[in-house]
Amino acid sequence: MSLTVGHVARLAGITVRTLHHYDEIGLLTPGERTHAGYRRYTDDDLIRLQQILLYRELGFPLDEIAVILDDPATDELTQLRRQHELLVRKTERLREVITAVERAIEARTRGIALTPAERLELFGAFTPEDHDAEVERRWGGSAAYEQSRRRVASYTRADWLELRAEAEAISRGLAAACEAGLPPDGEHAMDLAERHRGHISRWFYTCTFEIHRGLGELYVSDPRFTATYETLAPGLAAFLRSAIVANACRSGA
Amino acid sequence: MSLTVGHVARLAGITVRTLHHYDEIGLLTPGERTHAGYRRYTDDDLIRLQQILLYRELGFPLDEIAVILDDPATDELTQLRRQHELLVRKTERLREVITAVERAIEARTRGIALTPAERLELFGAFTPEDHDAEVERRWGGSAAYEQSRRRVASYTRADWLELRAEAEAISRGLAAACEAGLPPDGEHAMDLAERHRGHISRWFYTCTFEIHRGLGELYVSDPRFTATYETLAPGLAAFLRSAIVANACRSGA
DNA sequence: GTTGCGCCTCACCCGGCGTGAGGCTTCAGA
DNA sequence: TCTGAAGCCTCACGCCGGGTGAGGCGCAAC
Repeated sequence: MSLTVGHVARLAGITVRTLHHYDEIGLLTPGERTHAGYRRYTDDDLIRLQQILLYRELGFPLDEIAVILDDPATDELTQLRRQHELLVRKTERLREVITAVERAIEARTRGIALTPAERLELFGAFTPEDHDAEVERRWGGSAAYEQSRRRVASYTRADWLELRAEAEAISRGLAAACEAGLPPDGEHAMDLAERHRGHISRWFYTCTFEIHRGLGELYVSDPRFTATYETLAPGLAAFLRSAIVANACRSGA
Repeated sequence: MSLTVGHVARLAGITVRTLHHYDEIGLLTPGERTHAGYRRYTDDDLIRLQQILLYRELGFPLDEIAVILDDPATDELTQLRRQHELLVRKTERLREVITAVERAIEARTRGIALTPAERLELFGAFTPEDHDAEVERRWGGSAAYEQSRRRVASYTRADWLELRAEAEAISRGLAAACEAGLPPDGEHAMDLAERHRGHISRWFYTCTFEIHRGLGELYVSDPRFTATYETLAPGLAAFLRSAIVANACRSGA
């Protein structure tokens, strides 16, 4: 039940030449040859080929793949586990690139230009440490959330009306500033951002500058929030985020 | 404000030689040279470089990248969209490979052996139809969010305006029904809830009745959402939740 | 003014195949 | 039984995307 080069090549989606090459460099030597010299690949060869192709897809050079596969200390299951981990890491890296592109698109559609250097950094460099920070920011705020729930539960209708009026005033101010083309890091926008922060602190939970910045990120990254702001004025979500950042910087945070 | 080769190389995480190479083959010619012959890269050059690196990461040969980037019919935004789509496809492919490896691991740990040919097919060939269903089941929770991000990333300003108009119409209808004292489980309210669900499905992600009910809960439990609705009409958050529940029941879900 | 670093242009080299050339095997069909 | 088309074999050269010097100039600082 052994297969010829052509069969294997079609099965694996590679060329015959590639199999020849792997044979030449000793990476994958077919288990048998016919008396006429034809290569015949056994089941074990196919397994090895699959491993090779996976590591290749992951970017390993062929000689390293040979070392990895010929390590007598690791069996097939270990290989699979290692491959799995590498694959997962690769998807994570890809996700980073995707979000970078998404940000670039968002920035573009809303007319905010990143500096070219910023974009290169976004894409090229690795920033492993900001990842943890982001997760923290995202799920670490559960205390604030609890606080918020408790307070909100006791609000009367009058409270809601007051809250609503205040929120609307701030939103209107922001929308107006945004549509007027004011800079998000200008005095006025920063003041509005600070009012926004105060509003949250007063009505919901203690909103530190850090939490506030997290909210800003959320407004542009989570479409449900983005939509809320974009319906008030196009580009408002990003405008608000920038204003929040500028305001936090101004306060030395 | 132009940069030298060394600076650019460090920024982008590539070597000087690579930049020389790109200059040689005409893929990226620095905007200026000093009188001594030093390359000086402008902001535009950096933007182009970022695009180049993205396409390179996606596996395009350099000459094709040149063709893509020099196509006068496509602007930067179009490029970004195309890159985005390619990246998404690549992650999808990667995910397939991961599940294939996972299956191989499962089979191994349970002592069931796939035939080598099966494994090669799993890895190499395409199996599109079982893909969707299984991925759904597996990553179901975040799938909606992913979908949403993907779609939102490609929205134009006009899209946002349309979305906004639609959302406002629904909100106004809900607020009016609420203030008029209509029952949230009445025909009218249920119809509005259904329009709400359709709105989300159309613009963000496929919103099943179950997901919709989850959103309803969110609107009354998360103050950030509650506030949004309460500002439209007092009691609206709870009204909407009830309407959503009633609508889901009506549909037999 | 010289020291050190960064830049320049050749020019050769390497990995991972693609792409013939020239010749043998295999197998289906006439 | 013969024949032609695939498919296989072994050289052997070529291409892409750079790596890696060699040999020399430019420039800023001490």
